[in-house]
Amino acid sequence: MKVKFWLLDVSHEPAGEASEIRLWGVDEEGRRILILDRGFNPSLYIIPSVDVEEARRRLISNPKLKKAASLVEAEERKLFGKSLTALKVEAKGQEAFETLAKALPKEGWVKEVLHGDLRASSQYLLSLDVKPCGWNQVEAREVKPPRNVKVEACFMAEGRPKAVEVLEVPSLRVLAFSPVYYSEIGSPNPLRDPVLALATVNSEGEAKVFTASESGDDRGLLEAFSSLVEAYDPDVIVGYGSNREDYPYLVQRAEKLGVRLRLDRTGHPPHQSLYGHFSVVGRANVDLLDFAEGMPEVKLKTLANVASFLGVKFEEPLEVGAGEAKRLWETGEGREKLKETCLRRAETVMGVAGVILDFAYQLSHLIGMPVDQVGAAAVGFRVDWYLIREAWRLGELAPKRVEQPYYPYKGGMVLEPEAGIHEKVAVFDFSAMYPSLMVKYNLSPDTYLPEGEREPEGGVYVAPEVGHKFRKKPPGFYKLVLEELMKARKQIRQRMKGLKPSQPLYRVLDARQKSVKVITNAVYGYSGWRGARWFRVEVAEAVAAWGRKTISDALAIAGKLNLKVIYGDTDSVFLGYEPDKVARFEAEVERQVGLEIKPDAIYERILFTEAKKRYAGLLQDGRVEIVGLEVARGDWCEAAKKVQEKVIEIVLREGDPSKAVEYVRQWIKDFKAGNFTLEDVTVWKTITKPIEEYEVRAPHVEAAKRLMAKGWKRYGDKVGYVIVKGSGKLYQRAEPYLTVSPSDVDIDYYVENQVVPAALRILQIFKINKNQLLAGIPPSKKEGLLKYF
DNA sequence: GCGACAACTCTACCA
DNA sequence: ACTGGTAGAGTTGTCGCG
Repeated sequence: MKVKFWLLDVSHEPAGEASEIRLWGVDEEGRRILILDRGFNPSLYIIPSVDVEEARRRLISNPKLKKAASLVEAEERKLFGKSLTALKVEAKGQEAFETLAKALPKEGWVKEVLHGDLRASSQYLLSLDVKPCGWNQVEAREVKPPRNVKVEACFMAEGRPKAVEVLEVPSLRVLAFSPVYYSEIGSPNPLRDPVLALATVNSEGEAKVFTASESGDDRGLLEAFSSLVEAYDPDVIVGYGSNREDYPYLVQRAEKLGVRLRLDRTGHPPHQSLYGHFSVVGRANVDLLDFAEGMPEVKLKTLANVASFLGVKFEEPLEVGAGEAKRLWETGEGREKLKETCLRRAETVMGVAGVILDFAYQLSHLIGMPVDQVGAAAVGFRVDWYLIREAWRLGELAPKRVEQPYYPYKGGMVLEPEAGIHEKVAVFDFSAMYPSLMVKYNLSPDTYLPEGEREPEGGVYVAPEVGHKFRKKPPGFYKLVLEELMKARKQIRQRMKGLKPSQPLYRVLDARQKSVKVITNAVYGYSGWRGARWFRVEVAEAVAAWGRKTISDALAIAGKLNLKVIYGDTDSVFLGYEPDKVARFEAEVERQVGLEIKPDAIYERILFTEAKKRYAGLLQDGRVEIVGLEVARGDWCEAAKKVQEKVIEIVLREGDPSKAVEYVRQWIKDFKAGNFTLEDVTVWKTITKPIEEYEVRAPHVEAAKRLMAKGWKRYGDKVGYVIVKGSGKLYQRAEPYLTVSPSDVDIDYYVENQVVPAALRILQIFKINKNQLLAGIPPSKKEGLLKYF
């Protein structure tokens, strides 16, 4: 019989030669099903240094290799666009595959081994062009499910599955969860501290909160959570920070307590897998924090901030602070509060999931990577995997990842801005400049013509400045891929035009076009990334060079039309707005440069400092846009940002700097009078590496060290610190946020080094200096000194 | 030994 | 753990002074 299913997850049972691919999905009737496919074996491709037939004989004559191989045959393939005959070796199961992948590169007759780093389940999806989060069809017969496997129906594949183009996403069961841990000091430790509460919310809106016993025994909680997961049987489990925080904790905790955490569809706990994510067999584990990383607008990635940004409604608080959990747990009233917060968190996680999951499914489908991996995979690996799949369709083998030397190259062009205030400025953008250049000049690793090589018949494109050459024909890999992506995005957006945003299909399409855009925009960066399989720095270098040429040409055209140039960065130009010249400018650029340029925004008024990449402007619709300045940054305290924002607003809307000066003075007075919260003076900075690797004693590093002394760990997190009164270097006075009380705050530091500089950044344009901002404000007494005398 | 200044480290932004 | 270009704060090193 034919079974049609939406693929949720794929796993691999490496049972020797009887290895089995397991496809977990939802069928058309909405049943949760499992399809078993036996007899698929992972393969390797050998590029021999001898004749293929000779290579084949050599392999077969080696008993160890012969034993591991189930099939050896010559296959016509391409590598970097070059046709070649490879020797395909199918392994007898996973172990044999690993043996071959290890032994073959050492053979003298082997030049290169490819696909040795692609796991069996990946190869399966790849070779069949079957994609997760999409519909597929397979000829299969119903069988009894394997032991311990919980599904509504199980099938044995009798053919191989094939993708079916259907867009709809079936109705899935989603379960959001959020735990709260006990902790006395610092971070909770799973070997010591119990899980105090764990809340869940499902797609139907049913909520539950489990708690540890009176004495703090959380065995029952873990057991109850497992039972709930089994009973509800979700397809998707969502959490916030679950990959880096909750799963490691829950798994360790359960192990320590001897409780079996039965979260997956085989009754087992989650296990760590690719890209550091946790795999829950048969379900998709989606950590929304992974997706929040792709929202640069949200600086501090708390659940509350992300939910607010996405327009998800919730009530505060959503956090139980590390030390607070203990305190709350001790009283009946506190315990209720703790449970409420925990539940609110789970509800908010569900709310956020409602916004993000569509995108996650579509990204997974586009890239062909299971949805639980795609979130955790960095951009480079997403592109990598997308390209591997595209390559396969074109008969191309996936090159190996090879260690590459560092080779810096010149990037985009940034103009010196005309400092000051300008009225009526139009910003023009080249649409998708880098991808378009890659298509236009056929820039790709496989079209690159190394220096000294003879030029082909069809001719070459020569990159300006850098001189790299690329064959005009045939179309290169990147060109094919990018054309496909850009065409797809256009089609999707075309289809959306006939739909209302409220329609489910609109949401699916919108999510899809967004994921297409993400990949399209990442290909240039990928091409110059040393970890890329299709790495070729000359490609990236040529793209950037052509980009500089393109924008220079556009600027020259603007000059000819007597348009005033205010600023420009990489693919955008800021020009004095002259409505009657816009059409001519656009047309002339398109004619001479061959790329499309479009007006992106018109500013009524815009201000630039001397600095590049920093400006603020008032748009025609009345919105104020702030770019690059402190307001846009996450590493300045709120106080400085608020003041700067207000200064910008006054200057742009009212055009009155003296009013802004007055505002700042008043603000400082209030501030000195103690009118602020700790949040206003906290500076957040990321710990980007293990603490011992730091070469300097920076404030945020020292604050992090103080936290670590209390059991806080993990880099990659943001540390909030406050500068407190006292003497010595700044780093000696940087105290972790939450360990500080407002009376400790070194107000002078914040005035001198945060608020005034941020305000002055704007007001210096009007020749306003520090003294004018501080005039009439007496310097506060040096308390530190007074104490000693 | 001191202070001015340059060099370096670090982070986060723009495109 | 996609690229280069850029600003800015803060720490550390260096150099000339006398």
